[in-house]
This record gives sequence, C-alpha cells and structure tokens, in this order.
Amino acid sequence: MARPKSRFPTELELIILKILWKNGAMPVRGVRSLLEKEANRPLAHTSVVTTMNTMVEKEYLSKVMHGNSYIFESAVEEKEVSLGILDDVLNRVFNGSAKSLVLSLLESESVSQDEYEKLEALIRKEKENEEKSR
Amino acid sequence: MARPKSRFPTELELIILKILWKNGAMPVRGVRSLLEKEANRPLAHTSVVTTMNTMVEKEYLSKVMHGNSYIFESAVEEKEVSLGILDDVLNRVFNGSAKSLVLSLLESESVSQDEYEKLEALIRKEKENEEKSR
DNA sequence: TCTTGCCTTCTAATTAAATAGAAGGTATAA
DNA sequence: TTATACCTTCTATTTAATTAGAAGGCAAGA
Repeated sequence: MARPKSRFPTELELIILKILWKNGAMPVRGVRSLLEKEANRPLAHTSVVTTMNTMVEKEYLSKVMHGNSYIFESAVEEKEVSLGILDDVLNRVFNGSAKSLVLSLLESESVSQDEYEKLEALIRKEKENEEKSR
Repeated sequence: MARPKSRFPTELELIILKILWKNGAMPVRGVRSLLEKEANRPLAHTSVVTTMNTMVEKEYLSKVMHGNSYIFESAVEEKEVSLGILDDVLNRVFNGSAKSLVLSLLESESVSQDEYEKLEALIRKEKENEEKSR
C-alpha cells in the first residue's frame, strides 16, 4: 500500500468547502476569487478547477451545468464533516477519551478566559437534556 | 508548490510515537512487533526503519547506537503533539471556537453517557483554578 | 467575419507518505 | 571456518495532494 486516500477533506478541500458553506453555490471563478482574497491562497484557475473536480468525484461537491459553465455546490454538511474530523482526532490522538481531549483544549492558548463560562453552561445544559430524554 | 509537508505526525508516525510513549525507548524490531500485534499493522522491517529514520530527521525521534543497533526514543512529548493537532483542528475546522468544538464533541456517538458528568466537573474545576490564579 | 475572452477537459510535474527489496557488514553458532 | 542471523544504508515503487499549462469550444464585440 502507498499513501492511502484521506478519509476526510484535505486542507485545501476544507477551505473550499467552507467557502461554499458560507456563500452558497457558485462557479469556480467565485471560489478562486475568495480563495485569494479571504484565504490568502492565490491559485491558477485550472488548479481550482482540478481540485474541485476531484472533490466532485469524492462526492464532497456536486456540479450543475448552468449556461456555459458549472455551478458547484457542497454535497456534504458542515456538521457531518466537522464531526468526522473531530471524531477521528478523538480516537486516533486521544484514545477515545473525551475527557483528555477537553483537558487539552482547556490548556490551549487559543481558548480565551470567558470561554470557560460558556463551556460549563454548555455541558450542564447538555447533561440535563440527556437526563430528560432517558 | 506540491504536497506540503504535514506540520504534525502523520497517521503512522503517530502510532509509532504512541508505542514509544507507552513502552519507552526500544529498537526497531520492538516497534515493528507492536505495530503488528497491537496496531494491526504488519509491516516489513525495512518499512519501519525507513519511517523511523525520517521521523529522526523531523526530530520526532532520537536514536542512540547501542551495541550493533539503534535504540529509538521519542523526542517530543505526548501533550505537545496532542495539543498541536487539536489546536490545528480547533482553528482549521471550528474557526477557533472552542464552544462549537465541544458542541460537536457532545454529539459524537463515541462520547459515552457517563462522560458528561466528568466533563462538567472538569470544566468547573478548571474555571475555579483560573479564577484563583487571577 | 475575426478576434478576444471565458470555460472546459486533458495532460503533466512535483513532493510527501507508505511500503519494501537489495546489498553489504559483523558476530555468533555449528 | 563457514553459514546464519541480524542490522544497517541505499534505492525504488506507488499513490494522493497540489499546482498549473495546453488545447479546443462557443459566444460576444469590433
């Protein structure tokens, strides 16, 4: 076996998905323009085309002919994709322990002070919901 | 630019790191044996050698000659690596929002019922620690 | 009508990752 | 002393990911 196909969108693929999730369906030139302006990723037009066509093959996107060109749309939901990636990290990196994942998260510099409050409330609420539904 | 070097250990590299974190320094044959037995990853001896030597170049591992062969040891800490990967996902996938990451986590099937309690306690404690140290 | 512009599909180059065989050294057991 | 067992380094193959040029179709403007 050589390099296995990645089970989740790659870095560039995810950026493209995010553009489509946020802005809705659009042609390649739109994605290309936003890739340059918002993701600091200036690419040749054909590069974006190639990438997006492989994403269609992977069924991350769908495309519909519209006049003389294609309109591309996401074929996967943001929630699904995010959860898939997170679940993979949870299992591969944190051995399935949500607790140690959250412990790490709390150590991250990226997590701001006031997020603690929110996180606590979040989990308390979620717990209550679970209890009710039992 | 072609395929960029990944900023974190790849899948196989992470499995190897985990073996060394758990069992301490050992020669290639030990890692190879555990790869087969515990990670269901039967590889040729030379495959493991090649991989571990590139890991030395990337400074994920260090190796010391011992008799006629090398003993390999992790050169990075589990915490560092885990946090790095998680932080990357937090930023790339969840746009830096710890809240939406945790929301996703709570939806994961992999998170068992009784983990909610633990998570709540965890975050409450963490919050208190933060308040004290202010 | 002819050219310019846009859009597509095809082909191609590069690099990392994953896997493994070949060649050759040294030490030990027979 | 010779063969066996290990161990190393070198070389090689394959595929996914990233990037982009070349060739060719059609439509609108000069």
